[in-house]
Amino acid sequence: VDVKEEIMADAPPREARTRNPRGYGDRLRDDAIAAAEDLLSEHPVEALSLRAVARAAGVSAPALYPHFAGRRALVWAVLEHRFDVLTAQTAQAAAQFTQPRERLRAWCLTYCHFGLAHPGHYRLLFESWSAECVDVPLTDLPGYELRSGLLALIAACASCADDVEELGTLIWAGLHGLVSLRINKPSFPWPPLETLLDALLTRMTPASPLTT
Amino acid sequence: VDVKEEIMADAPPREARTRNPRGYGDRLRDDAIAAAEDLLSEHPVEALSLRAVARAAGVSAPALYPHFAGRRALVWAVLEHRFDVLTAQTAQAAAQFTQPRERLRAWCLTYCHFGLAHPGHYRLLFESWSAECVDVPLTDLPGYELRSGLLALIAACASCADDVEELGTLIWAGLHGLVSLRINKPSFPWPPLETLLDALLTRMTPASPLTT
DNA sequence: TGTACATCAGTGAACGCGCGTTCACTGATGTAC
DNA sequence: TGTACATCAGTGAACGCGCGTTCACTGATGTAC
Repeated sequence: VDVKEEIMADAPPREARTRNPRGYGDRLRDDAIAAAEDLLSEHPVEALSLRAVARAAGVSAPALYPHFAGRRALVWAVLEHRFDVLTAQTAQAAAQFTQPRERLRAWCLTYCHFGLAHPGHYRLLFESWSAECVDVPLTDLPGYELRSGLLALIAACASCADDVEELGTLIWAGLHGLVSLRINKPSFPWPPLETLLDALLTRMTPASPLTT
Repeated sequence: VDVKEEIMADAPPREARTRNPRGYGDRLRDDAIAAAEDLLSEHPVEALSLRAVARAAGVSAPALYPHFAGRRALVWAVLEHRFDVLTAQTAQAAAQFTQPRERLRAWCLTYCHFGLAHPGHYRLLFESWSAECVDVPLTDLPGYELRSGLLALIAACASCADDVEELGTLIWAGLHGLVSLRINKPSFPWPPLETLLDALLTRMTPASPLTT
């Protein structure tokens, strides 16, 4: 609820950074994104200041401007990077199985684990105002590829009678609800995640029971 | 993603406020909460400053201190009030029916409508860091009464084989997912809410089909 | 091989801003005598 | 009935802070001649 709980300015002065060699200035861009992701583990995105990222990267604030047009652009770059990572992780998890139902389960489990392991990142990806996306075409939305991956796996599990868009929305909503509520209401007595996930998938696609 | 999009300081000077008569100073407390709820419709809670609330209430910032210990206390008061409103609205909606399944459906529909009608409030209630609740006993958590109301309705619909806690979590997660994703990813092509809600309830409690 | 110069990867100071919070105060209103 | 006084519901100025962003700069490094 409160932003200023822990001041982000309290970071250590950071060990002396050696400036990048000539021609490798772009490395700072990746360093800044990594530093921002570190900070996001502890603080909500609204508290992610450009100055704090610069501090964490061991650099002065104006040094970021050649790499990011401003604070918005920095946050956007972080968001895109985390979506790429999550998309890759879930796809890789699914790829380790061949049976459709196992593939779907692996995807969902990895999605949930990502959220619970990195609540700050999850909140950035799925719980931040996205008013800035209004005029982006659907396929360019951050998260579009992730959603497509899930829908494809669901389609492979669904019976003919199912509306895949509807079923996909329900399952995604279920996953998101499980992760988001757990993150945001940690004090409630939540049953184990895997139990809930299996119950969710069983009830959502009863045609193919969840067995190996 | 970005906080400072619209500066909250842009509010009009507000019409001249007549000071409360002697003995009615407490009215300012309610006025401040109402003003804060207004502002939350447009801005995330992190951007809700005590000064902005004071401006919106037509009062100087220090005038709020006799009523709230500080910014945190003000936000907390708003949160409790909105939980009270949502709890009352959902309970009232359920009370208009007698059949358990209809009562559950009315409750869920009202929950979702609340979230979609007041995304800023919904985000405050269900998507804000709640680290400050860690040492509060379960039954004192804001939202505990709300959750109990839902669980009671679900228990009335569940078959003997169901684990009500588990089923309640799945349904709450489903509702929260539907609302939260829609709020946070408004550009995606979401099917109509009622369709999804009915599909969710049908799949979650298949024993009692959804009819009048 | 030596040197002038362009470029690169940054720095440090400064700007104006809104913030939370404190302090001493003010002016209207009710009450005691 | 008149007046001194306490109380109430606030105000206005001030503090120090971190913020996003700009500007002119610096010092190392590679390159042209």
